[in-house]
Amino acid sequence: MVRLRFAPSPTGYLHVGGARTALFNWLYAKKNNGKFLIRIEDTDTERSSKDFEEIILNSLKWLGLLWDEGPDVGGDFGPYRQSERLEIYRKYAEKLVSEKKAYYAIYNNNNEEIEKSFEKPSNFKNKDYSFVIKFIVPKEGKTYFDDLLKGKMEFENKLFDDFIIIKSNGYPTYNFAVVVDDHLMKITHVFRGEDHLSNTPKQILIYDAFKWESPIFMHIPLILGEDKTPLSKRHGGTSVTYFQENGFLKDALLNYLAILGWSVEKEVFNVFDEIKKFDPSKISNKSVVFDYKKLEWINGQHLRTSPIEKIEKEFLEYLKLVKLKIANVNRAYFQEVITICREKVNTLKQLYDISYPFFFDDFIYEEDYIKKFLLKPEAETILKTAIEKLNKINNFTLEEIEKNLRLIAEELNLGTKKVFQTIRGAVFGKLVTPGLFESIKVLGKQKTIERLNKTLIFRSNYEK
RNA sequence: GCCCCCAUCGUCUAGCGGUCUAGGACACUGGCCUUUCAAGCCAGAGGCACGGGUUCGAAUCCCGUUGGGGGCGCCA
Repeated sequence: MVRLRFAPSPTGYLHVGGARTALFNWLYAKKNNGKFLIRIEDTDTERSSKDFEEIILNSLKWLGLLWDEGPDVGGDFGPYRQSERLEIYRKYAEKLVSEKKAYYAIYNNNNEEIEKSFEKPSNFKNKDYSFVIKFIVPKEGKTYFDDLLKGKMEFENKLFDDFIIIKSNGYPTYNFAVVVDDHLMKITHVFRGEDHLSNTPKQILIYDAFKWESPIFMHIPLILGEDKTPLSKRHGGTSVTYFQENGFLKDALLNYLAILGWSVEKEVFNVFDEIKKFDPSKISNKSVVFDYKKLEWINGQHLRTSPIEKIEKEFLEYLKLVKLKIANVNRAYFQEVITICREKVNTLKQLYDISYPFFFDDFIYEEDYIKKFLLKPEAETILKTAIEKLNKINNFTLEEIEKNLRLIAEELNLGTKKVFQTIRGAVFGKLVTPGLFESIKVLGKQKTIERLNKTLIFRSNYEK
């Protein structure tokens, strides 16, 4: 059975690069009916925090990349937080010392290594000294491994110095902890960022020292910003939280992250449907530039083609997350609004903006509308005629609405653009809305007329 | 400085020695549609980093150069 893990260190939000790494691990585990687990690498006592751990886990949950084992759900190979596994690392490190594959290195206060020993330095308890455990790197030979993406890799051992595996505070270093954990947790495949590529030989050396079999490695190229430097806040939002708060759909983010470096026949898809087609070796072996525009396009595709119930649910979750409220409307109305509005926008944030006048009467009239349409002399007649005509419609259907509004233009001998824009702005306050007839139908006869009247009053007051 | 990875339109990619006058997607430009803005449809512009080889033939293989990225922590 295949077992993969995502091992974030809780020192910040979940970066899209991390999300992509998690996705590939998750995808491969699911494809092979294996297990996907989360391990928290919080051995950096200075920077790690429980808050970040929670945020990262929440981001992962939001994306739907759920795990079989982890710090919150437990599992047979726990604990899943490195800070809770200190005894384990110490034990294994001491085993290496007893086999003369590692040694204690004693430091003075100037941080100079003053002594090496295979005995635990019990007589150095005083404050002027500290000690660590260092792994002994063979001075000759080469270390090899086969990377799923990079192919055969080899590194000269002499390139590496003996390195610390247990810090003076008793915590393990990254390179040591991963090896011990991945082995103990029976990890079969390690998919991680390319920034770990040159760490791998050191880890292989540790696997060898323990005579453990190493997992299969794959190093995924990094995500860059448009200027080819590593994607950072300078380029825009980089955390999953950011995209969540800016109205992106989880499926769209996952979709984009998946095709970023992974080519498929049709670009727009739901990763949950394409698990079986995932092939890690097909991932591009080249660092990629994060394209916000394309993400937004993909988001728009998902927004428009997903079942309305799904969009409804995510829209509601989004509004709650960003603490926006909408008027208390019935569900059918809510769905109708989303249905006509989503045709026009790409994100939930934009969906909120465009649908606002469907939920609230307190919208303000756009400057452009007032200037270009409302204040024109014909406006009053147009609006009055509209009220009159709409009032007479008994069966408030799309056809009837369209017929009557077109009649206004005809009777007043005005262009449809002028007439429709004047009405559009009067009813919704803005010049860009979904189709006028649909919008009015959804809003309803009463409300529409109410607003037309209100606009008329606004207009006369505006003129003073 | 040393080690490692990478190199096709602006961006993401297809391409695995002849089918490439290099295909697609986003973005861009123009057109159609049209009540606004999108969407949709049609069209267009735009690329094999450079230099050597190998070969009858190279985007595809090899070498070098250049460029970009990563690593060389008691960070992960």
